[in-house]
Amino acid sequence: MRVSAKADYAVRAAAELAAAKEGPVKGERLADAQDIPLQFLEHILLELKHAGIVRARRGAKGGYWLAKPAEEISIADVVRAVEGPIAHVQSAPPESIEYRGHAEHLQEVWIAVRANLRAVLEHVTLADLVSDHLPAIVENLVSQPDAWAAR
Amino acid sequence: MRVSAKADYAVRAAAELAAAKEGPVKGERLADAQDIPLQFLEHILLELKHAGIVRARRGAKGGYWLAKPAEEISIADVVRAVEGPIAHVQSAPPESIEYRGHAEHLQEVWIAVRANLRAVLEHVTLADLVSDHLPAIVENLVSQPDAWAAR
DNA sequence: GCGCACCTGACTAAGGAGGTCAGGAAAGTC
DNA sequence: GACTTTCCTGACCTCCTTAGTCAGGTGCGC
Repeated sequence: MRVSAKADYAVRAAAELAAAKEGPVKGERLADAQDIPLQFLEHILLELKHAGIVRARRGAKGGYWLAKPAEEISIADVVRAVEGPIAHVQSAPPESIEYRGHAEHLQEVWIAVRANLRAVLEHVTLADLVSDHLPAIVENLVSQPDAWAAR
Repeated sequence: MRVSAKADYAVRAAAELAAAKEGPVKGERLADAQDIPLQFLEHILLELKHAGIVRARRGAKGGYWLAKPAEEISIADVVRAVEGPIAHVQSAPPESIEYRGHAEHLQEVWIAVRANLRAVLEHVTLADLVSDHLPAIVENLVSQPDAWAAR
């Protein structure tokens, strides 16, 4: 139930790309802006490229840019590109698991967990992230002081 | 963003304990009922005991039982006992992370993710799990066909 | 054709996941 | 008091993932 450094880096780099309106941005600038080891970031950007989220050009004046408008890329897209499916249980999707005995209803719980994860990750786009206005669902959740409490 | 085998096992074993109304249940019975390797399960039960979720007695007629009423133990309690804090980013709690540049609002997104995870995991108790009636929040999420779609 | 910047595979060190093995220590039974 | 039962605990093991680094290859623009 944790977010890896890779996923965090990927989203942060994507956010920088979403904010950069002028032409390709080189890896080094992304790495500097977000304090990410350059060589590691390049591997991540390659995965984002293979997933169709980012495009790139080499050489002088080269760099990376988003393959689609930032409004059409959700954080879930970025996370899935580098981490694979969200909310798997024992490396299997929750809808494919069969529980026995008194754990029978556990499947529904994991399905609900995934649905609630998606409710946030699929509705926040890169455009939202770099604007000053996150979607209402996030604002609501964040405005409850309880959400900020460690536990 | 995945649930480990250990956490899944822990919840399943706890569900069996919640359902068993008569005295201590031995590890072997839990392992059989839920198809969990016995020796691995014993380590997990030990962790649950250290976390104060389960109690145990050795010897003939020994076994495990819940330390508190099943209504007072949430799935989050069980998961945290074996996996540690829920929804950490890069091994740190989201409220302690500082983001720079255009990723500034990412913190709020992770906070919202955690809040939504908690909304499910902290509200489903072991008593709910073994009954035929999960809390309304779960029922609502599960009733949307979209929640069952792979992605 | 030269440099720039991305592209790619190989490698590594540390740690976690998912167990197994062997024995010790308490609780009950005869 | 011996014996059985069951939990308790540490050590160990294999495989995989995480979070990187290194070294070179490849295409692009000038």
